[in-house]
Amino acid sequence: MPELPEVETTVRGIRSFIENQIIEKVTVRHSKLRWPIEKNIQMILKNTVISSVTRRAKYILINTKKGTIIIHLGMSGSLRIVDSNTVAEKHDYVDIEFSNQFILRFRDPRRFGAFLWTDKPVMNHSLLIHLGPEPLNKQFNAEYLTKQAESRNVAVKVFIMDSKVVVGIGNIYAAEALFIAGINPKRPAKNVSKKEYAKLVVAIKMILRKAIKKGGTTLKDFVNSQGNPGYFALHLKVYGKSGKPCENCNKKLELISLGQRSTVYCPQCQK
DNA sequence: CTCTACCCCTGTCTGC
DNA sequence: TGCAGACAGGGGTAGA
Repeated sequence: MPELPEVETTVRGIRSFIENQIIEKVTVRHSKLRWPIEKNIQMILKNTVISSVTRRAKYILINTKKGTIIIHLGMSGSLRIVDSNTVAEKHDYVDIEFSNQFILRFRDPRRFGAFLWTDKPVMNHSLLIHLGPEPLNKQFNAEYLTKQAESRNVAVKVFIMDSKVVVGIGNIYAAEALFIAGINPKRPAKNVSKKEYAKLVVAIKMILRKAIKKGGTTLKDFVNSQGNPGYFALHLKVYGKSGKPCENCNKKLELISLGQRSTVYCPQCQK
């Protein structure tokens, strides 16, 4: 499941291969993703130059003069740079072939991802316009979170996973950050103090930076990369470890469900 | 506005 | 060992 660090790693990995390159050919092998892929995408993109590759939340934005390709990796998607000899496999749904002979290949076995086109200012797109701040920006801080939480009764974990509040905090990092900050994920968001939010903000930024740094170590081999180690390279303290002893206090980690998402926490350390 | 339930899909895991 | 069924998971959306 690509989380923000994996998406950022992907952006950094593909950027140098495709920026300023001309699209020669687009192949769509399966257009039914989260939303259908634009039917004329081949025609629209042919001979178009990539001006930049950026990211907003977990959306990868491939910008051109004519418009922007918006890609979301969903939970099983990946984007890789391959050469023209690399045979497409079962779930490789889109290829963008460039004049430098490299191919940007989109794979998404579970098809929760998206591959969209817009010719309007991309930040006004309905998927992006209501998004909250990036977690690594300065505007994401304790004051902001406390203010946002004022009228919110939802569990604090659900709250920080709400993309209108802050983007890019997936299930894994939400659980990990709450553990590090010592906050019980079930608590109503409005009852968490500013002091506690300050701790949470630090934890979120720390864990995301750390994960991006780890992801970055694979950049050099991105062309041949067979997958994304991403958070697998991180030492996870609670996610996927229910029933195991807490590494702080040895008490059994508990598994609960919040907002239809599995949530692991330590009932002793997280108050 | 806030919140919950549901849906899209398939690889992996569990139980028989 | 094989098969069926349960489950996970991002995030948009309908409806309460």
